[in-house]
Amino acid sequence: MTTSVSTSTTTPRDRRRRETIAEILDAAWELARTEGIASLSLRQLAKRVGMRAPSLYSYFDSKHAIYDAMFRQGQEQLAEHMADVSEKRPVTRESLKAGVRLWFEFCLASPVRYQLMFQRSVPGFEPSPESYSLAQARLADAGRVLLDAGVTDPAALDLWTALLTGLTSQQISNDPTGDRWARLLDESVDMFLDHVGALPTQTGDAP
Amino acid sequence: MTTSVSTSTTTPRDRRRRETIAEILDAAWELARTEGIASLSLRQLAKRVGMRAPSLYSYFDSKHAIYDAMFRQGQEQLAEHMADVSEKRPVTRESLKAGVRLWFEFCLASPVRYQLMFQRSVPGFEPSPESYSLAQARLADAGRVLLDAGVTDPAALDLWTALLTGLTSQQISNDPTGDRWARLLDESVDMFLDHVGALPTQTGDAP
DNA sequence: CATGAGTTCCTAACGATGTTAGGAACTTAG
DNA sequence: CTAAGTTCCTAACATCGTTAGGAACTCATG
Repeated sequence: MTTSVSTSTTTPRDRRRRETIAEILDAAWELARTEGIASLSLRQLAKRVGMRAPSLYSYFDSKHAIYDAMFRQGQEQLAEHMADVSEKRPVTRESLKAGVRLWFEFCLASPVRYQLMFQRSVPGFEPSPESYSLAQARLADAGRVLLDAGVTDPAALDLWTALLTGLTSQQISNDPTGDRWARLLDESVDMFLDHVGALPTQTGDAP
Repeated sequence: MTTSVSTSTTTPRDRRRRETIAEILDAAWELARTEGIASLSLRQLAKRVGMRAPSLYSYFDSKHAIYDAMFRQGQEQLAEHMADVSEKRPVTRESLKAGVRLWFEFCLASPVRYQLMFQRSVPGFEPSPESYSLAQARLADAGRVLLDAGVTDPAALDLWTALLTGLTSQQISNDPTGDRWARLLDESVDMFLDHVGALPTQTGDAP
Protein backbone atom coordinates (compact mmCIF):
# COMPACT_ATOMS: atom_id res chain seq x y z
CA MET A 1 0.00 0.00 0.00
CA THR A 2 2.66 2.60 -0.88
CA THR A 3 1.38 6.04 -1.88
CA SER A 4 2.95 5.85 -5.33
CA VAL A 5 0.08 7.30 -7.28
CA SER A 6 2.28 9.80 -9.12
CA THR A 7 4.78 7.97 -11.34
CA SER A 8 3.18 4.88 -12.81
CA THR A 9 5.18 2.21 -10.97
CA THR A 10 8.60 3.07 -12.39
CA THR A 11 10.45 3.81 -9.19
CA PRO A 12 14.17 2.92 -9.28
CA ARG A 13 13.47 -0.04 -7.08
CA ASP A 14 10.77 -1.52 -9.22
CA ARG A 15 13.12 -1.32 -12.15
CA ARG A 16 15.76 -3.32 -10.32
CA ARG A 17 13.09 -5.82 -9.39
CA ARG A 18 11.95 -6.28 -12.95
CA GLU A 19 15.54 -6.75 -14.06
CA THR A 20 16.07 -9.46 -11.47
CA ILE A 21 12.89 -11.23 -12.52
CA ALA A 22 14.02 -11.16 -16.14
CA GLU A 23 17.42 -12.46 -15.10
CA ILE A 24 15.83 -15.34 -13.19
CA LEU A 25 13.66 -16.29 -16.13
CA ASP A 26 16.59 -16.17 -18.52
CA ALA A 27 18.55 -18.45 -16.23
CA ALA A 28 15.54 -20.73 -15.92
CA TRP A 29 15.30 -21.15 -19.70
CA GLU A 30 19.01 -21.83 -19.94
CA LEU A 31 18.84 -24.39 -17.16
CA ALA A 32 15.78 -26.02 -18.69
CA ARG A 33 17.63 -26.25 -21.97
CA THR A 34 20.54 -28.15 -20.44
CA GLU A 35 18.80 -30.18 -17.71
CA GLY A 36 15.38 -30.74 -19.22
CA ILE A 37 12.25 -28.73 -18.58
CA ALA A 38 11.06 -30.99 -15.79
CA SER A 39 14.39 -31.07 -13.96
CA LEU A 40 14.47 -27.42 -13.06
CA SER A 41 15.66 -27.17 -9.46
CA LEU A 42 15.30 -24.03 -7.41
CA ARG A 43 18.70 -24.44 -5.78
CA GLN A 44 20.47 -24.73 -9.11
CA LEU A 45 18.48 -21.87 -10.52
CA ALA A 46 19.29 -19.69 -7.55
CA LYS A 47 22.98 -20.49 -7.80
CA ARG A 48 22.95 -19.42 -11.43
CA VAL A 49 21.72 -15.96 -10.50
CA GLY A 50 23.93 -15.70 -7.40
CA MET A 51 21.31 -16.39 -4.79
CA ARG A 52 20.11 -19.07 -2.42
CA ALA A 53 16.94 -20.94 -3.17
CA PRO A 54 14.65 -19.29 -0.60
CA SER A 55 15.47 -15.84 -2.00
CA LEU A 56 13.66 -16.73 -5.18
CA TYR A 57 10.47 -16.60 -3.17
CA SER A 58 10.76 -12.81 -3.07
CA TYR A 59 10.05 -12.90 -6.79
CA PHE A 60 7.87 -15.94 -7.33
CA ASP A 61 5.38 -17.60 -5.03
CA SER A 62 6.50 -21.08 -5.97
CA LYS A 63 8.27 -23.15 -8.56
CA HIS A 64 4.88 -23.45 -10.21
CA ALA A 65 4.78 -19.66 -10.59
CA ILE A 66 8.14 -19.73 -12.39
CA TYR A 67 6.82 -22.29 -14.86
CA ASP A 68 3.75 -20.13 -15.28
CA ALA A 69 5.85 -17.06 -16.08
CA MET A 70 7.84 -19.09 -18.59
CA PHE A 71 4.59 -20.28 -20.12
CA ARG A 72 3.44 -16.67 -20.51
CA GLN A 73 6.74 -15.68 -22.10
CA GLY A 74 6.31 -18.50 -24.54
CA GLN A 75 2.82 -17.35 -25.46
CA GLU A 76 4.01 -13.80 -26.00
CA GLN A 77 6.88 -14.98 -28.15
CA LEU A 78 4.50 -17.09 -30.18
CA ALA A 79 2.14 -14.17 -30.74
CA GLU A 80 5.06 -12.03 -31.86
CA HIS A 81 6.37 -14.76 -34.11
CA MET A 82 3.03 -15.25 -35.82
CA ALA A 83 2.01 -11.61 -35.96
CA ASP A 84 2.74 -11.10 -39.65
CA VAL A 85 0.74 -13.97 -40.97
CA SER A 86 -2.13 -14.31 -38.52
CA GLU A 87 -4.02 -11.25 -39.76
CA LYS A 88 -3.37 -11.51 -43.46
CA ARG A 89 -6.58 -11.73 -45.51
CA PRO A 90 -7.76 -13.16 -47.75
CA VAL A 91 -6.52 -16.56 -46.65
CA THR A 92 -4.92 -18.48 -49.48
CA ARG A 93 -3.43 -21.92 -49.70
CA GLU A 94 -0.03 -20.32 -49.72
CA SER A 95 -0.61 -18.06 -46.72
CA LEU A 96 -1.94 -21.04 -44.79
CA LYS A 97 1.17 -23.01 -45.59
CA ALA A 98 3.31 -20.07 -44.59
CA GLY A 99 1.51 -19.88 -41.28
CA VAL A 100 1.98 -23.55 -40.63
CA ARG A 101 5.64 -23.25 -41.49
CA LEU A 102 6.01 -20.36 -39.05
CA TRP A 103 4.35 -22.39 -36.34
CA PHE A 104 6.69 -25.29 -36.98
CA GLU A 105 9.71 -23.02 -36.95
CA PHE A 106 8.64 -21.65 -33.60
CA CYS A 107 8.21 -25.08 -32.04
CA LEU A 108 11.48 -26.45 -33.38
CA ALA A 109 13.42 -23.36 -32.33
CA SER A 110 13.09 -24.40 -28.69
CA PRO A 111 11.92 -27.92 -27.96
CA VAL A 112 11.97 -27.16 -24.26
CA ARG A 113 9.59 -24.29 -24.78
CA TYR A 114 7.37 -26.48 -26.89
CA GLN A 115 7.28 -29.15 -24.20
CA LEU A 116 6.28 -26.61 -21.57
CA MET A 117 3.63 -24.92 -23.70
CA PHE A 118 2.01 -27.74 -25.59
CA GLN A 119 3.20 -31.07 -24.35
CA ARG A 120 2.39 -30.68 -20.66
CA SER A 121 5.78 -32.20 -19.91
CA VAL A 122 6.08 -30.85 -16.38
CA PRO A 123 4.30 -33.31 -14.11
CA GLY A 124 2.60 -31.07 -11.58
CA PHE A 125 2.17 -28.04 -13.78
CA GLU A 126 -0.77 -26.56 -15.57
CA PRO A 127 -0.92 -22.89 -16.48
CA SER A 128 -2.94 -20.46 -14.39
CA PRO A 129 -6.29 -19.32 -15.83
CA GLU A 130 -4.84 -15.96 -16.89
CA SER A 131 -1.92 -17.56 -18.70
CA TYR A 132 -4.17 -20.16 -20.19
CA SER A 133 -6.52 -17.53 -21.58
CA LEU A 134 -3.58 -16.20 -23.58
CA ALA A 135 -3.19 -19.61 -25.13
CA GLN A 136 -6.90 -19.81 -25.81
CA ALA A 137 -6.73 -16.49 -27.63
CA ARG A 138 -3.92 -17.74 -29.84
CA LEU A 139 -5.90 -20.89 -30.57
CA ALA A 140 -8.92 -18.79 -31.44
CA ASP A 141 -6.77 -16.85 -33.90
CA ALA A 142 -5.76 -20.06 -35.62
CA GLY A 143 -9.38 -21.19 -35.69
CA ARG A 144 -10.46 -17.90 -37.24
CA VAL A 145 -7.90 -18.23 -40.00
CA LEU A 146 -9.24 -21.65 -40.82
CA LEU A 147 -12.80 -20.35 -40.66
CA ASP A 148 -11.91 -17.62 -43.12
CA ALA A 149 -10.49 -20.31 -45.34
CA GLY A 150 -13.95 -21.81 -45.55
CA VAL A 151 -13.50 -24.67 -43.08
CA THR A 152 -16.48 -24.68 -40.76
CA ASP A 153 -17.00 -28.29 -39.66
CA PRO A 154 -15.87 -28.63 -36.02
CA ALA A 155 -14.70 -32.15 -36.71
CA ALA A 156 -12.47 -30.77 -39.44
CA LEU A 157 -10.94 -28.35 -36.95
CA ASP A 158 -10.16 -31.25 -34.64
CA LEU A 159 -8.58 -33.08 -37.51
CA TRP A 160 -6.50 -30.04 -38.39
CA THR A 161 -5.07 -29.56 -34.90
CA ALA A 162 -4.48 -33.28 -34.51
CA LEU A 163 -2.55 -33.32 -37.75
CA LEU A 164 -0.39 -30.34 -36.82
CA THR A 165 0.34 -31.35 -33.25
CA GLY A 166 1.10 -34.87 -34.40
CA LEU A 167 3.56 -33.64 -36.99
CA THR A 168 5.17 -31.25 -34.55
CA SER A 169 5.75 -33.60 -31.67
CA GLN A 170 6.87 -36.36 -34.02
CA GLN A 171 9.39 -34.06 -35.64
CA ILE A 172 10.67 -32.79 -32.30
CA SER A 173 11.13 -36.20 -30.75
CA ASN A 174 12.55 -37.92 -33.81
CA ASP A 175 14.61 -35.40 -35.70
CA PRO A 176 14.74 -31.97 -34.04
CA THR A 177 17.40 -30.64 -36.39
CA GLY A 178 16.19 -32.10 -39.66
CA ASP A 179 15.01 -29.74 -42.36
CA ARG A 180 13.01 -31.98 -44.63
CA TRP A 181 9.79 -31.25 -42.79
CA ALA A 182 8.75 -28.34 -45.00
CA ARG A 183 7.62 -30.63 -47.79
CA LEU A 184 5.71 -32.83 -45.37
CA LEU A 185 3.98 -29.78 -43.95
CA ASP A 186 2.88 -28.56 -47.37
CA GLU A 187 1.68 -32.02 -48.24
CA SER A 188 -0.33 -32.20 -45.06
CA VAL A 189 -1.99 -28.87 -45.69
CA ASP A 190 -2.86 -29.95 -49.22
CA MET A 191 -4.23 -33.23 -48.01
CA PHE A 192 -6.41 -31.52 -45.46
CA LEU A 193 -7.72 -28.78 -47.73
CA ASP A 194 -8.44 -31.23 -50.53
CA HIS A 195 -10.29 -33.43 -48.10
CA VAL A 196 -12.54 -30.69 -46.76
CA GLY A 197 -12.81 -29.07 -50.18
CA ALA A 198 -11.57 -25.63 -49.19
CA LEU A 199 -9.35 -23.20 -51.08
CA PRO A 200 -9.26 -25.21 -54.30
CA THR A 201 -5.93 -25.05 -56.02
CA GLN A 202 -7.60 -24.28 -59.36
CA THR A 203 -8.47 -20.58 -59.64
CA GLY A 204 -12.03 -20.91 -58.35
CA ASP A 205 -13.30 -17.38 -59.08
CA ALA A 206 -16.85 -17.24 -60.31
CA PRO A 207 -17.07 -15.27 -63.57
CA MET B 1 24.87 -69.49 -10.19
CA THR B 2 22.64 -72.11 -8.58
CA THR B 3 22.84 -75.59 -10.03
CA SER B 4 19.19 -75.68 -11.05
CA VAL B 5 19.61 -77.25 -14.43
CA SER B 6 16.87 -79.81 -13.84
CA THR B 7 13.49 -78.06 -13.45
CA SER B 8 13.40 -75.01 -15.67
CA THR B 9 13.44 -72.33 -12.95
CA THR B 10 10.11 -73.23 -11.36
CA THR B 11 11.28 -73.82 -7.82
CA PRO B 12 8.72 -72.95 -5.14
CA ARG B 13 10.75 -69.89 -4.28
CA ASP B 14 10.90 -68.51 -7.79
CA ARG B 15 7.16 -68.82 -7.98
CA ARG B 16 6.67 -66.78 -4.85
CA ARG B 17 9.08 -64.24 -6.27
CA ARG B 18 7.19 -63.92 -9.53
CA GLU B 19 3.95 -63.49 -7.63
CA THR B 20 5.42 -60.67 -5.59
CA ILE B 21 6.74 -58.95 -8.70
CA ALA B 22 3.32 -59.16 -10.30
CA GLU B 23 1.76 -57.80 -7.15
CA ILE B 24 4.16 -54.86 -7.11
CA LEU B 25 3.45 -54.04 -10.73
CA ASP B 26 -0.30 -54.24 -10.19
CA ALA B 27 0.00 -51.86 -7.27
CA ALA B 28 2.20 -49.58 -9.37
CA TRP B 29 -0.43 -49.33 -12.09
CA GLU B 30 -3.12 -48.64 -9.55
CA LEU B 31 -1.02 -45.97 -7.88
CA ALA B 32 -0.13 -44.42 -11.22
CA ARG B 33 -3.81 -44.32 -12.08
CA THR B 34 -4.69 -42.33 -8.98
CA GLU B 35 -1.56 -40.22 -8.50
CA GLY B 36 -0.36 -39.73 -12.04
CA ILE B 37 2.26 -41.73 -13.85
CA ALA B 38 5.07 -39.37 -12.92
CA SER B 39 4.17 -39.19 -9.24
CA LEU B 40 4.86 -42.81 -8.44
CA SER B 41 6.70 -42.91 -5.13
CA LEU B 42 8.54 -45.95 -3.89
CA ARG B 43 7.43 -45.45 -0.31
CA GLN B 44 3.77 -45.27 -1.26
CA LEU B 45 4.17 -48.21 -3.59
CA ALA B 46 5.86 -50.26 -0.90
CA LYS B 47 3.17 -49.43 1.62
CA ARG B 48 0.53 -50.66 -0.81
CA VAL B 49 2.15 -54.09 -0.98
CA GLY B 50 2.92 -54.20 2.75
CA MET B 51 6.63 -53.44 2.58
CA ARG B 52 9.10 -50.66 3.19
CA ALA B 53 10.65 -48.85 0.28
CA PRO B 54 14.12 -50.41 0.37
CA SER B 55 12.65 -53.90 0.15
CA LEU B 56 11.50 -53.15 -3.37
CA TYR B 57 15.14 -53.23 -4.35
CA SER B 58 15.12 -57.00 -3.95
CA TYR B 59 12.86 -57.07 -6.99
CA PHE B 60 13.84 -54.06 -9.06
CA ASP B 61 17.18 -52.32 -9.38
CA SER B 62 15.64 -48.87 -9.31
CA LYS B 63 12.47 -46.90 -9.84
CA HIS B 64 13.52 -46.70 -13.47
CA ALA B 65 13.42 -50.50 -13.67
CA ILE B 66 9.84 -50.49 -12.41
CA TYR B 67 8.83 -48.06 -15.13
CA ASP B 68 10.64 -50.25 -17.61
CA ALA B 69 8.73 -53.32 -16.48
CA MET B 70 5.48 -51.39 -16.78
CA PHE B 71 6.49 -50.30 -20.26
CA ARG B 72 7.07 -53.92 -21.23
CA GLN B 73 3.72 -54.96 -19.81
CA GLY B 74 2.11 -52.24 -21.87
CA GLN B 75 3.80 -53.45 -25.03
CA GLU B 76 2.69 -57.01 -24.37
CA GLN B 77 -0.87 -55.89 -23.72
CA LEU B 78 -0.81 -53.90 -26.94
CA ALA B 79 0.42 -56.87 -28.95
CA GLU B 80 -2.31 -59.02 -27.45
CA HIS B 81 -4.93 -56.36 -28.09
CA MET B 82 -3.98 -55.99 -31.75
CA ALA B 83 -3.31 -59.66 -32.45
CA ASP B 84 -6.53 -60.30 -34.36
CA VAL B 85 -6.23 -57.51 -36.85
CA SER B 86 -2.50 -57.12 -37.34
CA GLU B 87 -2.10 -60.28 -39.41
CA LYS B 88 -5.30 -60.16 -41.43
CA ARG B 89 -4.67 -60.09 -45.18
CA PRO B 90 -5.54 -58.75 -47.62
CA VAL B 91 -5.67 -55.29 -46.09
CA THR B 92 -8.88 -53.46 -46.87
CA ARG B 93 -10.11 -50.00 -46.05
CA GLU B 94 -12.37 -51.55 -43.47
CA SER B 95 -9.70 -53.68 -41.83
CA LEU B 96 -7.45 -50.65 -41.62
CA LYS B 97 -10.19 -48.67 -39.95
CA ALA B 98 -10.80 -51.54 -37.57
CA GLY B 99 -7.12 -51.61 -36.69
CA VAL B 100 -7.03 -47.91 -36.04
CA ARG B 101 -10.13 -48.19 -33.89
CA LEU B 102 -8.49 -50.98 -31.89
CA TRP B 103 -5.41 -48.86 -31.36
CA PHE B 104 -7.51 -45.96 -30.17
CA GLU B 105 -9.46 -48.20 -27.85
CA PHE B 106 -6.24 -49.44 -26.34
CA CYS B 107 -4.88 -45.95 -25.73
CA LEU B 108 -8.10 -44.60 -24.26
CA ALA B 109 -8.55 -47.62 -22.02
CA SER B 110 -5.65 -46.46 -19.87
CA PRO B 111 -4.41 -42.90 -20.37
CA VAL B 112 -1.69 -43.51 -17.82
CA ARG B 113 -0.41 -46.45 -19.83
CA TYR B 114 -0.53 -44.35 -22.98
CA GLN B 115 1.47 -41.59 -21.33
CA LEU B 116 4.14 -44.01 -20.21
CA MET B 117 4.39 -45.83 -23.53
CA PHE B 118 4.01 -43.11 -26.10
CA GLN B 119 4.04 -39.71 -24.51
CA ARG B 120 7.33 -39.96 -22.61
CA SER B 121 5.56 -38.38 -19.67
CA VAL B 122 7.99 -39.58 -17.03
CA PRO B 123 10.81 -37.04 -16.92
CA GLY B 124 13.89 -39.18 -16.37
CA PHE B 125 12.62 -42.31 -18.06
CA GLU B 126 13.33 -43.89 -21.38
CA PRO B 127 12.83 -47.60 -21.96
CA SER B 128 15.79 -49.94 -21.97
CA PRO B 129 17.00 -51.18 -25.36
CA GLU B 130 15.35 -54.58 -24.88
CA SER B 131 12.00 -53.04 -24.00
CA TYR B 132 12.33 -50.52 -26.77
CA SER B 133 12.96 -53.20 -29.34
CA LEU B 134 9.54 -54.61 -28.46
CA ALA B 135 8.04 -51.27 -29.33
CA GLN B 136 10.02 -51.16 -32.56
CA ALA B 137 8.65 -54.53 -33.53
CA ARG B 138 5.09 -53.34 -32.96
CA LEU B 139 5.78 -50.26 -35.05
CA ALA B 140 7.21 -52.44 -37.80
CA ASP B 141 4.00 -54.47 -37.77
CA ALA B 142 1.96 -51.33 -38.29
CA GLY B 143 4.28 -50.24 -41.07
CA ARG B 144 3.94 -53.61 -42.78
CA VAL B 145 0.17 -53.35 -42.74
CA LEU B 146 0.38 -50.00 -44.43
CA LEU B 147 2.89 -51.34 -46.92
CA ASP B 148 0.54 -54.17 -47.78
CA ALA B 149 -2.13 -51.55 -48.33
CA GLY B 150 0.01 -50.12 -51.09
CA VAL B 151 1.47 -47.16 -49.21
CA THR B 152 5.19 -47.09 -49.87
CA ASP B 153 6.28 -43.46 -49.65
CA PRO B 154 8.22 -42.96 -46.38
CA ALA B 155 6.85 -39.43 -46.11
CA ALA B 156 3.36 -40.88 -46.26
CA LEU B 157 4.24 -43.17 -43.35
CA ASP B 158 5.38 -40.17 -41.34
CA LEU B 159 2.15 -38.44 -42.15
CA TRP B 160 0.17 -41.47 -41.07
CA THR B 161 1.81 -41.79 -37.67
CA ALA B 162 1.63 -38.05 -37.11
CA LEU B 163 -2.07 -38.10 -37.84
CA LEU B 164 -2.77 -41.00 -35.51
CA THR B 165 -0.63 -39.83 -32.61
CA GLY B 166 -2.06 -36.35 -32.95
CA LEU B 167 -5.60 -37.63 -32.81
CA THR B 168 -4.83 -39.91 -29.90
CA SER B 169 -3.14 -37.43 -27.63
CA GLN B 170 -5.67 -34.76 -28.47
CA GLN B 171 -8.50 -37.08 -27.59
CA ILE B 172 -6.88 -38.19 -24.36
CA SER B 173 -6.08 -34.72 -23.11
CA ASN B 174 -9.34 -33.10 -24.17
CA ASP B 175 -12.06 -35.66 -23.80
CA PRO B 176 -10.86 -39.01 -22.45
CA THR B 177 -14.35 -40.41 -22.02
CA GLY B 178 -15.99 -39.10 -25.18
CA ASP B 179 -17.16 -41.60 -27.74
CA ARG B 180 -17.59 -39.50 -30.84
CA TRP B 181 -14.04 -40.21 -31.97
CA ALA B 182 -14.92 -43.22 -34.09
CA ARG B 183 -16.29 -41.03 -36.89
CA LEU B 184 -13.25 -38.78 -36.79
CA LEU B 185 -10.97 -41.80 -37.02
CA ASP B 186 -12.76 -43.16 -40.06
CA GLU B 187 -12.69 -39.76 -41.66
CA SER B 188 -8.96 -39.48 -41.06
CA VAL B 189 -8.26 -42.86 -42.57
CA ASP B 190 -10.33 -41.95 -45.60
CA MET B 191 -8.57 -38.63 -45.97
CA PHE B 192 -5.18 -40.27 -45.80
CA LEU B 193 -5.95 -43.14 -48.17
CA ASP B 194 -7.57 -40.82 -50.67
CA HIS B 195 -4.57 -38.54 -50.52
CA VAL B 196 -2.03 -41.26 -51.20
CA GLY B 197 -4.36 -43.02 -53.61
CA ALA B 198 -4.39 -46.39 -51.89
CA LEU B 199 -7.24 -48.87 -51.38
CA PRO B 200 -9.77 -47.00 -53.55
CA THR B 201 -13.26 -47.13 -52.14
CA GLN B 202 -14.76 -48.20 -55.48
CA THR B 203 -14.60 -51.98 -55.92
CA GLY B 204 -11.25 -52.01 -57.63
CA ASP B 205 -11.20 -55.63 -58.81
CA ALA B 206 -9.89 -56.04 -62.30
CA PRO B 207 -12.38 -58.06 -64.40
C1' DC C 1 19.27 13.55 10.16
C1' DA C 2 16.52 9.99 12.36
C1' DT C 3 12.84 6.66 12.56
C1' DG C 4 10.08 3.12 10.93
C1' DA C 5 8.20 0.43 7.16
C1' DG C 6 9.20 -2.47 3.30
C1' DT C 7 12.40 -5.13 0.58
C1' DT C 8 15.85 -8.43 -0.21
C1' DC C 9 18.85 -11.55 1.21
C1' DC C 10 20.50 -15.21 4.46
C1' DT C 11 20.75 -19.73 7.49
C1' DA C 12 18.23 -23.47 9.64
C1' DA C 13 14.88 -26.57 9.27
C1' DC C 14 10.69 -29.69 7.86
C1' DG C 15 8.92 -33.34 5.24
C1' DA C 16 9.34 -35.75 1.14
C1' DT C 17 11.98 -38.06 -2.50
C1' DG C 18 15.37 -42.16 -4.53
C1' DT C 19 18.93 -44.86 -2.92
C1' DT C 20 22.71 -47.33 -0.09
C1' DA C 21 24.67 -49.77 4.04
C1' DG C 22 24.39 -53.16 7.26
C1' DG C 23 22.10 -56.48 9.87
C1' DA C 24 18.35 -59.81 11.46
C1' DA C 25 15.35 -63.56 10.20
C1' DC C 26 14.09 -66.77 7.20
C1' DT C 27 14.32 -70.62 3.19
C1' DT C 28 16.74 -73.75 0.88
C1' DA C 29 20.75 -76.88 -0.82
C1' DG C 30 24.50 -79.81 0.42
C1' DC D 1 23.07 -79.50 10.73
C1' DT D 2 25.36 -76.06 8.41
C1' DA D 3 26.38 -72.59 5.01
C1' DA D 4 24.63 -69.89 1.40
C1' DG D 5 21.21 -67.06 -0.43
C1' DT D 6 16.91 -64.50 -0.05
C1' DT D 7 13.95 -61.22 1.86
C1' DC D 8 12.84 -58.06 4.92
C1' DC D 9 14.02 -54.24 8.25
C1' DT D 10 15.97 -49.59 10.32
C1' DA D 11 19.18 -45.78 9.78
C1' DA D 12 21.12 -42.74 6.97
C1' DC D 13 22.63 -39.70 2.82
C1' DA D 14 21.84 -36.25 -0.60
C1' DT D 15 18.47 -33.98 -2.94
C1' DC D 16 14.06 -31.67 -3.57
C1' DG D 17 10.26 -27.60 -2.67
C1' DT D 18 9.06 -24.79 0.92
C1' DT D 19 8.57 -22.13 5.51
C1' DA D 20 10.24 -19.56 9.62
C1' DG D 21 12.79 -16.10 11.44
C1' DG D 22 16.26 -12.78 11.43
C1' DA D 23 19.99 -9.45 9.59
C1' DA D 24 21.00 -5.84 6.42
C1' DC D 25 19.61 -2.76 3.20
C1' DT D 26 16.53 1.10 0.72
C1' DC D 27 13.55 4.57 1.10
C1' DA D 28 9.74 7.95 2.29
C1' DT D 29 8.37 10.68 5.95
C1' DG D 30 8.86 13.09 10.78
